[in-house]
Amino acid sequence: MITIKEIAKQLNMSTTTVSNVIHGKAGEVSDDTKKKVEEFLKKVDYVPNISARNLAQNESKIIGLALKARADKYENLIMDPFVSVLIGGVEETIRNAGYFMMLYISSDTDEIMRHVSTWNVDGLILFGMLNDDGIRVSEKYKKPIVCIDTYSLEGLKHFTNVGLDDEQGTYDMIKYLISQGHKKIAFLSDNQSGVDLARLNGYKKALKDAGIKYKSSNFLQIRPKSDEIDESLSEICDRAGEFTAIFCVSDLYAVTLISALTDRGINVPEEISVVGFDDNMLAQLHRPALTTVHQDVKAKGVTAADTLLKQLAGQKTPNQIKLPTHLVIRNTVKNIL
Amino acid sequence: MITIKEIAKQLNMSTTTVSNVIHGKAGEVSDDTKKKVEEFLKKVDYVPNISARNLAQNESKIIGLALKARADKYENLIMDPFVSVLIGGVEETIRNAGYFMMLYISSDTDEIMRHVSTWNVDGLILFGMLNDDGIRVSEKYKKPIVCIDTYSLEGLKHFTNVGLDDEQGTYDMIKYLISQGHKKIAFLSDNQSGVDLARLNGYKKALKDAGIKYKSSNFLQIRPKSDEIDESLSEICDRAGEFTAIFCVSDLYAVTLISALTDRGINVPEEISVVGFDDNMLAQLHRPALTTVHQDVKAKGVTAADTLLKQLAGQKTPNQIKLPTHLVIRNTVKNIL
DNA sequence: GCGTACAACTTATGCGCAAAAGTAACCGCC
DNA sequence: GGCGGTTACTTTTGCGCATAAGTTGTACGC
Repeated sequence: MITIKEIAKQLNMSTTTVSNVIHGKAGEVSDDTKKKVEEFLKKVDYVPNISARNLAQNESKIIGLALKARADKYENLIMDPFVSVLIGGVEETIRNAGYFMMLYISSDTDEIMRHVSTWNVDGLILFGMLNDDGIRVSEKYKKPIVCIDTYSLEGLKHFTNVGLDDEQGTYDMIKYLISQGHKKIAFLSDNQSGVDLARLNGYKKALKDAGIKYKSSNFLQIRPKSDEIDESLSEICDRAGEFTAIFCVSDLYAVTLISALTDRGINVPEEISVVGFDDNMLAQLHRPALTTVHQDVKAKGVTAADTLLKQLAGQKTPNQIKLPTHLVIRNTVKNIL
Repeated sequence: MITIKEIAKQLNMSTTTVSNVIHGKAGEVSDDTKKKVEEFLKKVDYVPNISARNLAQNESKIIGLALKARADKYENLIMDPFVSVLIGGVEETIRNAGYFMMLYISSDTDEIMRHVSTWNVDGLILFGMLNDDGIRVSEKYKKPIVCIDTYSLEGLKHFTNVGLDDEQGTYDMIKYLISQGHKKIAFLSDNQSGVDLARLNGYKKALKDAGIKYKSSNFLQIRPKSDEIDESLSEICDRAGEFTAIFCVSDLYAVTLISALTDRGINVPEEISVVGFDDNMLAQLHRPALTTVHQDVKAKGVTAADTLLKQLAGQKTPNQIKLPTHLVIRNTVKNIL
């Protein structure tokens, strides 16, 4: 690893001159020496030592991507195929801007904070965090934070949120189900907060607009922990007769539900329609192919990264960004008109 | 961000004393001052500046995970659910050992090399690379490298390989198919090198041991690029009548194939049996549930990281590690005896 | 022909940390 | 009672880089 000092010595000039050429400080160095240095740099394949640069400049060029681990059937959020696409989007955007990504998977905000200050991370993207966690982090961390899919008015005071127009996406889907003759539509989720709440609101709004009354018993609760999932799935399947369609908050749940229904001899979509949300690989490859709400996960990652980069550059950004969704009609909804 | 210097000043002692306490250098500092310093450290929530430490010690505590991007139907290797599990395994192992992970997604080995020297990365895990790329990197990079699923005798001279016993896994599956009465078994893959070659060898061996002659026409080539996949899938489906079973080198291919067959009115497993390799989420959730060869992807990541950490600690490690697989019998194979 | 302005440099400093080298006090021991 | 050994420190140095401050030399205006 050749250093600026060594280069300066070999070229018989000062380190400052070399450094100036590297940073393209115009007018501070003659074209002649500039050329000489540039050629030499190329020849020896000079790469700056980032640790030294960080130390001198007090910036790291690192962006942290913190994923909160989640303990459920699939053990960990990272196992969701969704996640790797998002990571890819963030990484690509950040790399093109000359930044580096440090990935951090933990459910411990203190640990994340320690990591972040240790590395003097320039900006943070949080994903899969609860609101409280996000707020807790933002109180200690005085640099830009972008949260993905972390809702709440309280949170928005502390950080930028990048998410979907979940309410509209769900609204569109429920409206579609209604257009196919469905009136008894269940809503399946594992909680009633954050993203899921926004979707629930879209669901309620669509029902209301169609003159259908919302019944809280139509909220189907799935318990995703590995020791409870089969039981909760059974309970849901037992009640299948009450509905003509079930809206699931994710493709994963939709596909899991369809498998459970199929295993019990209940056919989709002949006996009951099931729709998902996400439009991931699962939805495409499943048979019957899943009718679902499409979201562009990569765009989510890219947008989050872009927003953060803008903030790092001192630009103003909206504190809430809602990406659009669209319906993907495939084969799990039956027209019962 | 409080520094050692500031702490020393406030405590009215030298920075070395503080540093010694931080590093637990026994005998170099009295219990009294040790206690005093430790309490103060806790009070002010001291976090070391890693850039400074790196600079002073010439080690970064960073392990790079380089994924080679791949342009096919799913655009990018990162989109495979497989990948995020692997990333999770690596990250967890590395973090527990006090290292940090830097993720790098690129198909440009030069870019990877620049990144790696910039950060003075202590060790490298390569995944999804071709042999030649791995060798190229290892020639420039003089620190430990562990490759995942990168086969070749040539490569093993340069780096450690962590993979599966692909040959045995495939052998077991083909043997199982034969035990179910199958004799006309196709092998579906997109290439004949690396991991796929090892699996092909297992396939050939199992046939041979059962007294079935290998025919090269039984090798079905899938072309995964988005503009060719449908065409190649069509060609394969057209030839479905020639076989009673198809072994696919991945669950993704298996599920994709089953969807294509189903769309053409060919039922699995009634008319043809299809098996995969990986046992990922797709295999579990698909209906009919996929009979496949299970691999522990997380273990792969963990093993790769562990091996690298051992090498960093100066320990010897085998230069090739083959993780076991096992059969998972589900519902895509028909007994035709 | 003197001051000024500017181009093209160099020297010196410090970022935060680790560690080598130095110091001072004290204890025991032949 | 001087000397080696130990304990508990402090001072100093340097990692590689960026930059503030300093130093030439020279062209130009009046």
